[in-house]
Amino acid sequence: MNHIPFTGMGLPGPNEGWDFADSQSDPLSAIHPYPAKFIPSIPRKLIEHFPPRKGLALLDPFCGSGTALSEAQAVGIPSIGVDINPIAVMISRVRSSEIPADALNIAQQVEMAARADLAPRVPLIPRLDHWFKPQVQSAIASLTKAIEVCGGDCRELLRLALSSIIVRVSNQDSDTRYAAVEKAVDAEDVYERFRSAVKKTLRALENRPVRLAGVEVIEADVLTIDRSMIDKPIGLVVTSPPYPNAYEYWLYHKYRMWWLGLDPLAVKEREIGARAHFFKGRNSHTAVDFQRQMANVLGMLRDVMVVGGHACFVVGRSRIRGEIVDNATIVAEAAAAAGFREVMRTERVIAASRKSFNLSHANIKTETVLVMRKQN
DNA sequence: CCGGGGTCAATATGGCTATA
DNA sequence: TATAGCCATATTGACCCCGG
Repeated sequence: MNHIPFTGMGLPGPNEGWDFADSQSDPLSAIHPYPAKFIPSIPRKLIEHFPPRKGLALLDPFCGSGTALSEAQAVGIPSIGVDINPIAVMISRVRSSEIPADALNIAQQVEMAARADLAPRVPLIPRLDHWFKPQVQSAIASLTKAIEVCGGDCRELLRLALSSIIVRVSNQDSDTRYAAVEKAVDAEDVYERFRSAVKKTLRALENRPVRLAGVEVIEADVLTIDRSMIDKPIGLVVTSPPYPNAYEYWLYHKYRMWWLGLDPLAVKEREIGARAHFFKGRNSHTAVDFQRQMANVLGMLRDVMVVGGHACFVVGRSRIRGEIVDNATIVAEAAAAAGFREVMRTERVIAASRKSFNLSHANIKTETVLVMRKQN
């Protein structure tokens, strides 16, 4: 694969300085747990080095919790995010929207209504008793019902606050470890954590930089999305596609979705890279499927982007049945086939900035920042 | 039919690391 | 010292096939 070194135009070359080892947590990203978040510094630096021309928008076709969208918003660039996961869409929308009027009071009323609900209807959710204590189930059910009927425009914010505490009040050990453990939580903890999640979210929203640009978030499958849904010309794409056979976003948010009345199994079916597709068997996915999916995505990006626009990807490697797959090369080749030229490819060290990685088995210590430019 | 053996996918848990 | 994480894989259980 050709590697064209970036030769800059007076700026310090973007080939260097992507590690951000000293990055600290950002309050806006902390409003809801989400796996594999961008460090905000990465989209920030990409926007800085490859700014879209005036009037053009930024697109993140795998927007997740919306980090890239917030960075665009903060510097006045309108943006569009797409994600198949309704939890991702909820987070992206709440973090980029106006603060709903009277949210704290409404949250208080919701809590009171929930406490007064003496016969909450607990929905039918698989393995519910295994993962939630009965009194916790009742409290969550009461809160969801009270949120459903609350007035004002803060329903999404309250749903986000409730969603953010689900794993903490469940028996699940941690967000990524699916083991049931004794955690000593009761209904009171549910209400307390809900209350503080609302406050934390409002505080984070209040402390945002002055908002200069609109953010539109679309819940859709990028593989089948109607091009006309992307209703602004796109001058810059900043995204991190899901890695095949790596993390499962649907699984991470499974009980959040059940509780909010959403369907995690439908999300699983369509999620790119979900490990369920990679089990051994006749229909199991391989790296070839990921190639096909990326070719599809790059075709869509070509259609919505302007000539000269940059498409930036942060991608790592993954392991499929023992084989290490270099996803960056797959994305770069798909982009080249769709009419993009490689402008930059550089490795960034992830060990220092991510506390989570356990890829020692594969000796994976870096991920790739890849920038492609749309040709005419 | 029915039950043993095989296949496959869903689920749960062990193990490890770096960070707070 | 406890916590939490773009994991790997053991365990479990649903399902199928086939011979009796």
